[in-house]
Amino acid sequence: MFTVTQLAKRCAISRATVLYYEREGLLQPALRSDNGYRWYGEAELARLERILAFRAFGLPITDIIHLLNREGADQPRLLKSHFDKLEQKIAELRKQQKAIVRFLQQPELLEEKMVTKDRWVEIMRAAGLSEEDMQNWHKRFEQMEPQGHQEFLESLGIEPEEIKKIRQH
Amino acid sequence: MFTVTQLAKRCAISRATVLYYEREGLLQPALRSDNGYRWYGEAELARLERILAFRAFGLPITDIIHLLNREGADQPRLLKSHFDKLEQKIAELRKQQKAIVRFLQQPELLEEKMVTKDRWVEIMRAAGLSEEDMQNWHKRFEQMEPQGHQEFLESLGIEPEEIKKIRQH
DNA sequence: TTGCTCCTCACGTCACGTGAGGTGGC
DNA sequence: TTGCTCCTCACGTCACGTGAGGTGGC
Repeated sequence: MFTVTQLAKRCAISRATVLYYEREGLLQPALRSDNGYRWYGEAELARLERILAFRAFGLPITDIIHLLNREGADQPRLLKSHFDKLEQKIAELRKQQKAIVRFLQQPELLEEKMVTKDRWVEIMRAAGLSEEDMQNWHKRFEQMEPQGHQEFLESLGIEPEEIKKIRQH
Repeated sequence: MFTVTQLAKRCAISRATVLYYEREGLLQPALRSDNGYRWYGEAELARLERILAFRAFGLPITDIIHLLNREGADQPRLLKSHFDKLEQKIAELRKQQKAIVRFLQQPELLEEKMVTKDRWVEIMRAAGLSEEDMQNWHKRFEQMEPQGHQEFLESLGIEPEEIKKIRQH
């Protein structure tokens, strides 16, 4: 049996977090001794570990309560929906980053770790592709994966207008 | 001159937000009439627009106060540092997404909107590249932009071990 | 009087962190 | 008595949203 602090240390979280989960109805101690001390056993430890695993997905507490109570078949659905929410948040943060870059007029920030358009062209040339080969390649890419083509061009940091031109080609 | 609600509507934000900025010391009304009504002029409108521009970067209020008071030369520094914080948050969210994918054992989630390895190979083939051309292309990519090559292969959803093989080739 | 806008508190959010003030066992 | 752990409130965080209860001008 462990006390709150012992349990918290085992899971590398704070005592406050364990108490918070208790208030939220996620995790109750196995028993309370006469002096009011909380005592946890292996079952509670296992439950806390499950909770923390879900938290590592970024799931809100209310969702976790849901998942722990009725292990519904809707678990995958809930997780997928959460996955999409994460995608949205990421898109929002990327938007903020782009706004900063535009403001500072420093596209280097974004390109820093990226392969840029010029670099890509150099690589393709070094691999033996001619100007015509590359045009043909874009054509195929556009035909077979239009959305993927768009994202690929964006990833090279190419301006929207130029992307349009390349795709219409 | 506008009232709070009018000013808020002009900037497509809520009255509550304007009042919050006032409490935080970001934006004071030009004057208050006898009945206590707030009145804002063009100067306040312009200031609010600047505030909202900074907010679009995801900057916390305290940073914005800083930026509006002393237009320090450290403005770019602050923005770059914020840019990095955004990068960190994004990395965290990506980690959460990956954890969900592992849990569900459904790599399709990540690949869903992505061009996958197989698809990429098809495109390259359709563009007329032979097996040998592609190997040569990887070689050049690896030589010229090793980091970019790694990220590109990751973006195709290829497993770490296979990435190693391709890069060592 | 009815409607509309304005005002000022004050509480809620989300997942905890951080004391303050007090108790119990060695 | 001193140290250490435990306990229970209760307030703070961040950027607002949402009433509640009241006033002023048409």
